[in-house]
Amino acid sequence: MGIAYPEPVADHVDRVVAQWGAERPDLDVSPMEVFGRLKRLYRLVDAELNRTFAEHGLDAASFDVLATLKRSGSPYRLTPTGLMQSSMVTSGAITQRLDRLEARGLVTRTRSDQDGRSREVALTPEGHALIDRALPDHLATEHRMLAGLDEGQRAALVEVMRTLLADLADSSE
Amino acid sequence: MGIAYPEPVADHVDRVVAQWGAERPDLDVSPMEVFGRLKRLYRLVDAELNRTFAEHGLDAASFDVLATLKRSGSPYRLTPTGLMQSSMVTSGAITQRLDRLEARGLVTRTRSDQDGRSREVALTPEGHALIDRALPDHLATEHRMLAGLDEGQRAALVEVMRTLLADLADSSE
DNA sequence: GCAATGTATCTCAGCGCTAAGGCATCGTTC
DNA sequence: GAACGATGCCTTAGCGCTGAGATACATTGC
Repeated sequence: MGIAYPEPVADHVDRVVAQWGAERPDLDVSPMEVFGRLKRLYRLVDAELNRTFAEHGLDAASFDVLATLKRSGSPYRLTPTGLMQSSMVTSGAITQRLDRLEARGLVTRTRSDQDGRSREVALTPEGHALIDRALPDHLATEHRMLAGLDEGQRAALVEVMRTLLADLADSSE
Repeated sequence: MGIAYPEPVADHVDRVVAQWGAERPDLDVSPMEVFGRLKRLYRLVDAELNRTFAEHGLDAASFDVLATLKRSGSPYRLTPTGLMQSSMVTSGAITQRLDRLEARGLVTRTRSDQDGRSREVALTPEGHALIDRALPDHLATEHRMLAGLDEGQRAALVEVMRTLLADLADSSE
């Protein structure tokens, strides 16, 4: 630390913590300073990102699949299991996401040659075109949301979240 | 900042960013360092908190309502609109949450004397007992998840999230 | 060669939420 | 005091996800 930031304005979480302090002064509710803000931040960010996705006829789930295929690089093919591990959702959710994307002609599903149980999910030309259009807008939205942070704040945020993720065994996959 | 943290282990988000760097070196994907981790952190935390809630026969939505009523202090009464504003969900969601809690005898809903449109939601003795049992366990889970952070990291995390929330107009409610 | 176990994907009922709209009541204006 | 927009809550169709389980194929050990 060592840097004195301006006196912060009381936010929703400050009020929650103050209420608990009055009602249950015996409890240490300080972790709520972290988790309360994490939850609200996630919800606000999620809503904002969804606005950009919607402009391209997408939602977060569809964007997630298309972007995962795109960034995997040539030949832009992954298995449903690979997509599942990247997305932190269940296999049933991936099946349904792929059903929707396949119906729109954005991905194809073919049987794997090497393993009859497995499928290969690939971006179609339409899928490529859509993610190429949506990605720059998505990044612009993300840049805009971070505009109020200086480089030090942003780096600090990333490093603390990295530590927390490692603690919570995110590294196990 | 000025504090040199240990060399970080590459996590999922590092791999995502590296993939984009190879596939689309023309784009600045650095905001994903923040938002990718925010999303994964939220999901991992949410799953962990839900385990504690489940031990008490609750889920996050029910806990949220009971805790909001509890921390509001005596007489432990709020309107559905008050609960809605605190929770960042729609009025329909609050109605359904209250339906479930009322059916379990954890809250009551009565008509307001002052305003015939409004209802007063109150904790029953069973509701009080349940939130009093669940809250210490919930806080213990939250403390445990933060155990890997030192005081400076924790304070930095809180202050940066506070700034971001203010930017995203969280202060507007 | 075959049984037993493991793996990859899909199926489906059920859940909680949203979005849109309905209904009753309130507050204001004339 | 009647009309009318605003407010508070509820209703409902539809959505995406989970959890449990089914199915098909692969691998292992004998």
